[in-house]
Amino acid sequence: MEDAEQTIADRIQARLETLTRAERQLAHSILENYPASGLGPISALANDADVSTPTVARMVQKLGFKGYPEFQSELREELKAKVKSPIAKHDTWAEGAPSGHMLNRFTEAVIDNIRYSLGQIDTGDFDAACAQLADTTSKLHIVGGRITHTMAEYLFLHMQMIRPDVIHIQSTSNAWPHYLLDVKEDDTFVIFDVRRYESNTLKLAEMARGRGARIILFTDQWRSPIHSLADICFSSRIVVPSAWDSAATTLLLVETAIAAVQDLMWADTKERMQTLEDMFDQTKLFRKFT
Amino acid sequence: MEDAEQTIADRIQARLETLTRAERQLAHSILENYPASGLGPISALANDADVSTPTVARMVQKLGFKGYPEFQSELREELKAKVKSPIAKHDTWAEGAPSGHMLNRFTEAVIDNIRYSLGQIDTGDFDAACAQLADTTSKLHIVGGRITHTMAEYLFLHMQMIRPDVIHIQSTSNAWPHYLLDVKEDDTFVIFDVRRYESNTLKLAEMARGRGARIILFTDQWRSPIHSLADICFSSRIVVPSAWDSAATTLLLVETAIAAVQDLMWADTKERMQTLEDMFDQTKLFRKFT
DNA sequence: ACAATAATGAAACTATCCTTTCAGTTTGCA
DNA sequence: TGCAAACTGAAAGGATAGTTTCATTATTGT
Repeated sequence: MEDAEQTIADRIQARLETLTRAERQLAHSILENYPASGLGPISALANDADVSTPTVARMVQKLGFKGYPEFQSELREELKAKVKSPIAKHDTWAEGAPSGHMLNRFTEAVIDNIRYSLGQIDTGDFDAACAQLADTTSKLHIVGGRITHTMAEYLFLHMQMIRPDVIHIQSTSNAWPHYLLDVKEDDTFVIFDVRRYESNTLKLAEMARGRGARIILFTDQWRSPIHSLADICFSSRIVVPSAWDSAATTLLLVETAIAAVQDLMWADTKERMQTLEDMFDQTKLFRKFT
Repeated sequence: MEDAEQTIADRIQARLETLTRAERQLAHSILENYPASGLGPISALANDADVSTPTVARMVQKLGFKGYPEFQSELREELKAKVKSPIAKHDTWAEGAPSGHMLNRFTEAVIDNIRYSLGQIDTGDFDAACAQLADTTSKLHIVGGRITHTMAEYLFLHMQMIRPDVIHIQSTSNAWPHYLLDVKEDDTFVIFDVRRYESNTLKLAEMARGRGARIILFTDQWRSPIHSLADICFSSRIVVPSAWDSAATTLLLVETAIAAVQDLMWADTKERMQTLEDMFDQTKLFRKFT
């Protein structure tokens, strides 16, 4: 290796800006399974990245190699060196940052939270919750707290695409009675309540319960007092090296639920999505490509 | 990979006794720089071991591979699997659920996204972005799109607690000019824009840039067109087994940034937090305990 | 010590891979 | 809007790598 301390991955990273679309696509594919992907035949790599082989050949030349074989050769050298070095420590997430860097500490904590929380989860509950979310015979109300209303809204935005009769109850508690007026027996409430449990939210839960609604609760490891009112309760560990809590695990659960519900309802949703697309087209909200 | 958990190295070790002289020589050479040596051309390997290429070809077949290419292919698979850090290589996250359950598939994908995105990140950029977010000599504007405005708001809610002069620009584009009126040179914009890139958001970025603002962009792996206007750009991988994209990695970055900024400003923030607590007490928004 | 068997590598052959050219397409700019 | 430059992939060519054959050498048993 002529270049002192720079890995090929670094070189690719560095030149990412100067690359063309297909090349960038390829670059990502290389970095995806680095370095294994780069050690196979050029055509396999091209295939994985959905580009043509000439693109690969050109890019490696752009990166300063004489040809693909030379590129591979240096990759192998790099691999040799890496394996030899005392610890091939991949226990750090943001490579190039000390393991004490906030990025690594925080990510570590979040992964830990995810592992722990997922380990705790009752899959039966989860499936039941998804089924309930997919039940269009009754309305679906979604509500969050001071911070968690962002999660609530995230769920709302997606549910709204998937099914009809989804209501997002905004956090201004003055308006709650109006919302509750229309609640029927067996309506579903999804409630987010994590620590600094809000008395307002508890009130709402009680009222909803009083009107016969079923409650799905997303809370933290200590569980909001609402859990005694809830039919199904998901608790996520939320502690991270920060003055605040992490919503990452909660979001993961929410997104997973969205995916699961979407799977359950694909037949009904498909058409709904198409209609949505058409409307987007008409409003020209999005750019056509990339 | 037919054999469940056995690495190729193991297979070679196991059959070491049954090999002939030249083959044993070769085997040692392979294990010497495993797996790099086996990933090069057959002739290079033969040379290193001081045997002939047919010897290599024969031994590989003896080991049960159809030919040298197949041998290499499996070596690469092995490498791929190895690189995935032990932490992340969790077969099932939600124990008690089949690995094909949405919970496991989704989580797997998210962890993968996190690993990949974090691996991409330039720590220097990250630190610079945090420093900029902590810079109270200028205003901080936060803006998101149709879905991402939830992320924007999440960031806003926390930043608002940490520092003064934080503005959340709501997505209704009619009001943008009003917001932009007050933008000064060197104000900071945090913009969220993931695929289905919105033309509105691009417009806003252009206008902000035109007024001399610095832009920090959170986008996806394909990068919003805004990236060419941005000073700092964070791209997260967002693909999951769902009809929609995952914001989990983006949220992780946002939360980490919040924690880092909070660290940078602890002295100033402390007091601010206390004031906030006092006000919460007065409004009795929260329940006193758990 | 001799013959039979196995092992090994040189060389030829075949298959695959890498590169380059070229034409169609997109993109950027005036 | 039209033109020029750049990007991209299909296809062909040239190069390299992998396999097989076969003659030579080492090994083992008698």
